[in-house]
Amino acid sequence: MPDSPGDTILIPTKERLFLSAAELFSKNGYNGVSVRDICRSVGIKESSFYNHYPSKDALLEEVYRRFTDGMNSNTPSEELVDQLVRTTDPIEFWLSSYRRYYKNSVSTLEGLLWRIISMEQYRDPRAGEAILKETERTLSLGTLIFSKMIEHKKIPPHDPETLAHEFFYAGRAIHLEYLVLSAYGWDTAEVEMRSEEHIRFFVGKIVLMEA
Amino acid sequence: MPDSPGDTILIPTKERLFLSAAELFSKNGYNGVSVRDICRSVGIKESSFYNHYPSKDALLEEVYRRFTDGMNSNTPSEELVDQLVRTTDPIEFWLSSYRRYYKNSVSTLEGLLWRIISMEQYRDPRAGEAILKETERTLSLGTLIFSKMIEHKKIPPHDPETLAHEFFYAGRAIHLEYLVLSAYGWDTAEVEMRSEEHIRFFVGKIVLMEA
DNA sequence: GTCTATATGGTGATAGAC
DNA sequence: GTCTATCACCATATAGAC
Repeated sequence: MPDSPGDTILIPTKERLFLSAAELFSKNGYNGVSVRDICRSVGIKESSFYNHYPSKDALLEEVYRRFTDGMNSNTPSEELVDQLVRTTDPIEFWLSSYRRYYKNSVSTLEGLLWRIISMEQYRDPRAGEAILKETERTLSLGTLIFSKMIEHKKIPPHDPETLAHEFFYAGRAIHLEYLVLSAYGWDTAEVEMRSEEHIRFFVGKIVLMEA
Repeated sequence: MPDSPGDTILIPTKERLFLSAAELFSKNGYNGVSVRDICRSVGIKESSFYNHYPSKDALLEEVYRRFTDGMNSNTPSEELVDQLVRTTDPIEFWLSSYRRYYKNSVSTLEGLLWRIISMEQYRDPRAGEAILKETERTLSLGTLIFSKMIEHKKIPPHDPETLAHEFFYAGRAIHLEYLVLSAYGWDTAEVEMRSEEHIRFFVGKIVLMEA
């Protein structure tokens, strides 16, 4: 009964190698992890590794690929954005988005991938490109959201792209600080507060602002 | 005449080792550079390295130390801030500060150190701490500057700490993007424009608004 | 402070038996 | 797909002559 529900799901060795590699890379950086380390944590010999991946670099390639794929598939449709914006208060909208984002960034595979890529972005152009692409994706999505907020008269009219830049670049920097703090189990309460203050200040000011 | 001006200045081997190490670390990361690499670029044998530093890690320690020392000594006095704020238009003040900052970040030793620490911040708590300390220093300085601007009626009254957070976190994220682009010689014109737009929008639209 | 020589162990990767 | 065995090289670091 290979497809019966309830069967033990065996994670294939290749996937376990990738997940262990991502975990280790995110803690020690790509160059701080050996193929030995990865195989030891999975429980196979190093020679077996090469039955699944042609090289250590192929793991990093897959980090970049999965990160980019994940980001693209996480982008909500214009219809969904429209509906969310129509039915939610702008401050509540951003507060709940950011809370979800913060939680995901330390509990999901994508959070791991983000941290790996952050570390490698200065020395590996593939990582640099992935980060830049993701930034543009975020800013585009933000531009769309602010457009919709203006369209539905949730906020007064302003250039939505400028609003997105202001809002997301600050949000990015605060989130990066959060990631460093969480990496060492340090207290994140203050930086989480700063993130919420950022939302309240920015959206609050915009709403008050005359065009 | 050992102290005569015009004498050829010999840079001591220890300093040449440190400068080469910083250069290489900033390109390939600490774990991507060997003591061999550093010694080759300086022109000595690896064994001689240990006459100057007890270990490879000691180089990284010095990166952190010089970074922290440099940041502390770069902090302007309250008097200087007061004078600059009194004699300069707020937008011009920030535009010229940022232009200098961007230029320094790709042409000075401190720029190198910043990039090294950025890379190591997720895996080495000493780097994480250095980054966090530097962020707090920047935000404190920003708070002081906005206080002075309010005091001298250059901008309307607002909570200066909130202004500093909003302004500097966004500035930080834009600058990080600039660093990635410059790392690979990619075009930085657009991100430089974004930095200036950030200043103009923030100071022009948000700060100059009535409280 | 430099060098040659060496210690000791880690590195990514391959050959070939089962 | 797994294993044992092995390769050629690289890593940090030390000993001791000059």
